[in-house]
Amino acid sequence: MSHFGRSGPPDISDTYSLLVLNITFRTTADDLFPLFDKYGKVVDIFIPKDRRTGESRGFAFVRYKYADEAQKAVDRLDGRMVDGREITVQFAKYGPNAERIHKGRIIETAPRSRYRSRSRSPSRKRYRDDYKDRDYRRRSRSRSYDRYERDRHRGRDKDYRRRSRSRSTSLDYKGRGRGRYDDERNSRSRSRSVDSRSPARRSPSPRRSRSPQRSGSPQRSTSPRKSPRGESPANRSRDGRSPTPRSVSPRGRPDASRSPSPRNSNGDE
DNA sequence: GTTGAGCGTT
Repeated sequence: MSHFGRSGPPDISDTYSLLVLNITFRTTADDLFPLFDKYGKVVDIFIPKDRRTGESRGFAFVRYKYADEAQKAVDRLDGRMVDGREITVQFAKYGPNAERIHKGRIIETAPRSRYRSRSRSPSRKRYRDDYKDRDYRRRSRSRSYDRYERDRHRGRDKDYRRRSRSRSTSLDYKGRGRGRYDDERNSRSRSRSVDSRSPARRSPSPRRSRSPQRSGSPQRSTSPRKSPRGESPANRSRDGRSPTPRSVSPRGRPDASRSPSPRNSNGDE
């Protein structure tokens, strides 16, 4: 999958994981490898992906063999422009080998003068065991649900993700997640209901149904060039092309929506 | 064709 050739975590012995944030959703492990491998021995790169869509989640885990090389990669690659976005490289906190980072004292290895305090934990060594009780278990679950919900209502409310953590467990992502698949899968069984409501929600005038033109073509009654500023090119093209809009069918099934076949529609019903 | 806080897999 997103590995170099293995199915699971290769060998987390004496390895140090880095968390790479803010990468593009199109960036793959192969794209990050040459970047990180230049600063040390990269053992593995893993990019978590969405369970449903399989798309990248926007961050990756780069596993180094040595701590000093990992730290060097953080210094060199943190803030680097990758695929048009500035990535954020930091040590993984909640990973399976988070303890190893402590043993290696990576944090203290390079107290370099990095004024990027945006992703630095000065004294994180004390919370070695806290990462489990704090967010680890909740996060691994809530965060996933958050994403699932956010993908549907994306862009509607930015603050929505903050408060959704509390109630996210109440929702079942399987029901919602597979819902879209069920629509496509059972579309033939539900073709009647789908076709009947599809044109209504796709068309800007649901009640008018497929009668956008009031009475006659306005283009014919009024001069099209009368508009001083080019009223709207889209308007002319819409009315000018065909007074009767093309089939309002959402997909390639125009027959089902406007002219229901006796055998098809009745058969499903 | 989409978005942008965050922490991981057979």
